[in-house]
Amino acid sequence: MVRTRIAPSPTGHDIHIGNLYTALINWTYARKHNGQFIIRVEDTDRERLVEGAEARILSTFKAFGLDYDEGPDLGGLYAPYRQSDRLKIYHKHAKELVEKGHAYYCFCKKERLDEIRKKQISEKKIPRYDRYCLNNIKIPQELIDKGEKYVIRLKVPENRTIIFNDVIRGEIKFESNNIDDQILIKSDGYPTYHMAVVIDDYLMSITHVIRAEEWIPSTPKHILLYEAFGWPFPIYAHLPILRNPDKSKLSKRKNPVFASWYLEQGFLPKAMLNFLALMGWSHPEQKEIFDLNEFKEKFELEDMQPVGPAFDIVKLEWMNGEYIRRTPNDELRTLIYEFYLKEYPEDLITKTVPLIKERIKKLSDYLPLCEFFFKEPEVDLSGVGTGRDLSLPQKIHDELEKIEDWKADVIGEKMQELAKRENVKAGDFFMTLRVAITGKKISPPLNESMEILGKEKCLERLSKI
RNA sequence: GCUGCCAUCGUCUAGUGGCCUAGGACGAUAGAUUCUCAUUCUAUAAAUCGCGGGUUCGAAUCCCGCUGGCAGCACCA
Repeated sequence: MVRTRIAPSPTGHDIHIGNLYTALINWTYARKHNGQFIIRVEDTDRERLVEGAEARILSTFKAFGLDYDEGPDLGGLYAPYRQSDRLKIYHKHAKELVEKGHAYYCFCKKERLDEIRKKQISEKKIPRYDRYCLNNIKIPQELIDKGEKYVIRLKVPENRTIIFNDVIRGEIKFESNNIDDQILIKSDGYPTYHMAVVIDDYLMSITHVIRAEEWIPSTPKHILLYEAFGWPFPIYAHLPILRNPDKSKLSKRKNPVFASWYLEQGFLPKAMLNFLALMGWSHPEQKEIFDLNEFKEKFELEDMQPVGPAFDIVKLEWMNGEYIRRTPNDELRTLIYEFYLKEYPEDLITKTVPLIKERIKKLSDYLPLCEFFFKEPEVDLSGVGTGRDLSLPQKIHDELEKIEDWKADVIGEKMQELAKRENVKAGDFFMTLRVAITGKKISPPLNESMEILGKEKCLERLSKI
């Protein structure tokens, strides 16, 4: 039974796009193998905790359609799924480690730690704790009873090569002598990531740890913990990290990183996921557009590339446009209606959808193109088409007024005739008309737009010039 | 600095020893369609496969070195 997990920490406003990417791969792998995908909230950093973040993260997952089998709001066989609710479990295991001699109490103050670290760096050594407390404090319980603050550290064995296999990268080796005695339990009583992740992954029967590449250097610490507990290792796969265009790790300074930002811009969840699927992986038939179901069928972890791909929002926009064009009209209508919080009349949106479907790349492109349907535009004819010659709009007005059958093709015919009669180039003629009606030089097809707008409004706009 | 990961068009990638004078997609450029903008279609440019050595009849593909990029080095995850 395959069980994968995503472990977001509620320290930001929402999930990071890189986290969404990791979630997608975890979800896909679990679903592909008829396994389970779970969400575990890693909220052990009490200082950076952001109020409401957990709820936003969960709702974003839902918005993207990555359903999970167990989680803080769903519960499950291995509950609780929030690490702050599992403190007793970590303490019990930490104590076990101390008793077995794999961990020890440390009472050192931050100032002293900073000092030795500084010294080691200046000596070009790897910064490591010097084991002062391990060597000098024989009966830690006395200090604890006195109310001294302490942490619990992992006692990293000396002179050992730690080897683990990564599905994407193969064998990876680390020397234990380069590994610091990692803090397992912080002085506030909360576990560090390293402690909590190992215990929870084991207790929750996680079979595959699929996470970002930045975790590779801490994996040997986790391996050591599994060994200390006498537990079997999970299968590891470290995903490439998404990069900014300049190749640095994707960051909010250089790129929008919150998944919800993309939703707010009118990117479609399905397009986002499709795009993300193409990061570090490619469809065996070189297809670019495919749905989650197909991804699930064709995806293999082994096929992932280890290179960190740049997140190219231009290609994302293209893909989103493809998805919009493939969306049935009534569905697209609802998407737009809801995107603008039901502010604009639904029936009017319905009529405009066929006109703009091939012209928008994301939902937020809709309003700039169609605003003139909903409110009076500001018209400035200077430098446009036939320019400030006001006789033309008047003539157009009079011609339109005669039309009984207010249909796009009839309007088009009459306007072509008028342009010919007036000896005005079609381009200039229609540009004048376009700006008069829409207020913009770029618009949906004119005749159809005028039909939708209605005779009365068109005449009104022309006469106002 | 140390430790580790990585290295094919600007970007995402195909490629797992001969089918590669390196293929596709985005983007770019040009053209066709068109009353604007898009869509659609066609074409073009774009990688001496980071560099240098090997191995081999033969290397983008295997090995070594170098260089470069990135990540990690917290009582953050």
